[in-house]
Amino acid sequence: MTDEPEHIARRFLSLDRMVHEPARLAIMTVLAEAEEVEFRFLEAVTGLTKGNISSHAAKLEVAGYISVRKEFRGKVPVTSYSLTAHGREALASYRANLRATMEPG
Amino acid sequence: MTDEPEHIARRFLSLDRMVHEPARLAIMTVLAEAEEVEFRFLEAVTGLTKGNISSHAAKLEVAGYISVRKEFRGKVPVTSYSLTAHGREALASYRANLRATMEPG
DNA sequence: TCAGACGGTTTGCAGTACAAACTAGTCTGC
DNA sequence: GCAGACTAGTTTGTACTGCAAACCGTCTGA
Repeated sequence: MTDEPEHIARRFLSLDRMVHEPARLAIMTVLAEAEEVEFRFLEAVTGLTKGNISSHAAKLEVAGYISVRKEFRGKVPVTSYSLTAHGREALASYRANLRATMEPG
Repeated sequence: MTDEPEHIARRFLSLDRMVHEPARLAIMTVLAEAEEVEFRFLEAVTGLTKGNISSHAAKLEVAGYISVRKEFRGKVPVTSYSLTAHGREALASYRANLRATMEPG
């Protein structure tokens, strides 16, 4: 096992699991297209349940990939999310990695 | 919730989880390049442990995505895997789906 | 004969995604 | 002013899953 061939297949194994999860990929993709996005908008656009958005967003926040802003609009609470620089980078390199596996086909 | 916009993000949510798992993606990718592949070869090429290859292959077999052939070469058992037509199709449509999400970037 | 290698499989555990249930507060009708 | 419905999310419970360590049967070499 000294000098194994560098096969494309190995790239898959080093994909960032935080990004790889479809629900989070959906969320991050939406966030990548806008400066800031509200909870309700994410809900409508992705079709995810509130629970899923909430818990995935929490993980993305812990990972430092998104930032969360909570404010009151009039009397109602509104939660907004945005990608951090770190998150934007993570998404970009995830995509680059994935693209690399698809080059020839 | 009558007529939500069809956002790209939703595509991620319909990705085939059987294929989406990195270890299986690695395995299927290798299988896609050859008619038939032996256990040991998969092990060397992907870097996965025997346990992982064994259990992921079992799932892929149940899903009908690969077929498993066991034979004796002399006295030693050899397990070989190959993609089924169904598996090849699944991989192709997975890739097509994913590619669709990356079009603009 | 018996220690170790070979070729895999099974098991145990730790982590995860998911939706249902819940919380906290606002608005509406009466 | 109070019951009930709605809004905006969070927490909880469960069922699943990926992972590597432990295991199994067989073979080989000393």
